[in-house]
Amino acid sequence: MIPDDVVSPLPSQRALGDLVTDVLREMITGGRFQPGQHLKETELAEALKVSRGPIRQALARLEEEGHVELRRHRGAFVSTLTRTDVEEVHTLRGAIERLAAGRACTRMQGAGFAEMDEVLEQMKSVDTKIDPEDAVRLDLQFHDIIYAYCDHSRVQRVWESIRGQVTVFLRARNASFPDFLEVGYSEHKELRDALALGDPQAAQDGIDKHILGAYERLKRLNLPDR
Amino acid sequence: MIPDDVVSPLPSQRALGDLVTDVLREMITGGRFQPGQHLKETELAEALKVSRGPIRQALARLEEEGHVELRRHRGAFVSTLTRTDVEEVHTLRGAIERLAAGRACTRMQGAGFAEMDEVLEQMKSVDTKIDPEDAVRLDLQFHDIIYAYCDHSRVQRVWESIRGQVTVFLRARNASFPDFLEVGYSEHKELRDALALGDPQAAQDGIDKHILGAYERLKRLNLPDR
DNA sequence: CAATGGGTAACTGTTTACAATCTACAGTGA
DNA sequence: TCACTGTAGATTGTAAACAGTTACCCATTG
Repeated sequence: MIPDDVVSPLPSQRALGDLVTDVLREMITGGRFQPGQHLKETELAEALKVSRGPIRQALARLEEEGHVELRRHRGAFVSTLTRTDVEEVHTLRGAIERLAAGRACTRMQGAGFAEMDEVLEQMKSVDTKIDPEDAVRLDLQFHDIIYAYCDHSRVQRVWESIRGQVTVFLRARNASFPDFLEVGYSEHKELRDALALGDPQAAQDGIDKHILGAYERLKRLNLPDR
Repeated sequence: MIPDDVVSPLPSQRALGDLVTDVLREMITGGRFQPGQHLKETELAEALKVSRGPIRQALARLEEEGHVELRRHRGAFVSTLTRTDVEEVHTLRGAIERLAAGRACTRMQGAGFAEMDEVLEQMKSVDTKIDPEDAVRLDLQFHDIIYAYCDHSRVQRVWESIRGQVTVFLRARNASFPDFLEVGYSEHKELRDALALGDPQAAQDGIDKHILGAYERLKRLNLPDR
């Protein structure tokens, strides 16, 4: 058995289309493209040094995730975030995370809570550093744990399909309400304790409260109606 | 302005890939392919007289809907329905339909309930004819109305992604429990009345009860664990 | 000046063909 | 029997070309 350290990682065992999807998603959520911008397959293919096939695959996925809008014979356009999107993402997320938490709270055992506590520790220390991007990363990491332990492939998939947009919201929130960095820890700690009761009902109530709070804050953002 | 009634619909402005998706989905859920069967892109392309492009697009979608399993460099395999699948689909459906019903009950107004009553009328008369396929169609139609009126594109999309598998379950249920055809009407009538109260909480409770009942029945089916 | 209609350019949708890559499986040898 | 090797078959990735459509410009018309 050869240790992992000495083997140089192979070019990529993932499908090219998946890689392209990740790259484009990051470029969109990272603000490298303007909302409404026309993404042309040929240009993207040239820029990323791949053919149009993987590009089309990626754009189809990004459309499912709501990052681009596909218009027949017109192409892909970067989505504009509307008030409706914020509402839909939050209500849907509330519905599935409620389910996820109810299942996860009885499956996380020690290991899951250990992972959570590690994230919480970092959240506490972030208060002093105040790097918004770290706050976003930790927030997502915390919730990823819930989805990982809920043991439900379909719920996980739905989460992945809205995760990118949630990321955008979190960034927008941090940009508009920098004071949130301070309450991030306490809110998540509260949710962790609710899960730790091991009672699905308590876990679900905890999620309802948590997601609702996030939504209420975000609603104060100034977004176009459509 | 020319009214919609007089214009004949154009040949088909849908993408070929979408058509292929529908055809393949129907073939799989209709039992034309054996579970576990290896679907080869080239064969499908030849059979449907299209190129591999649309086939790949269709297989990617069907994988998201859980009808086929895609193994890298191996191809597509028709999914085998397991006990886990039944559980996942029902719990996820419960979560989103709960949300959908809470929203729909205040948005359906007269028109929505009129549509529902029409479906209910047909359900009542099905009792005498006993065509299982009609029962499946009406059951789906009833719930489609809830999703249509919930005014939530993302929830609708999730529903579409599991709708095919729900169809499979309904068919299996009717095959194993033909007596269900008789209680179908009353259960849906009960749900309709809960929605008619216009109270989101009551609507959600109605859904919980309805979906749970469906799940309990289906669990009695003899399915492989995985 | 607004509305109509032709024409064009650009892009996507689809097909075809080929190269690269990977998996499974049978065969080989110890 | 076990591990390794090689090959066949299949899929993925790439490339090029054509067809269909859309948007836009612009001259024409009333």
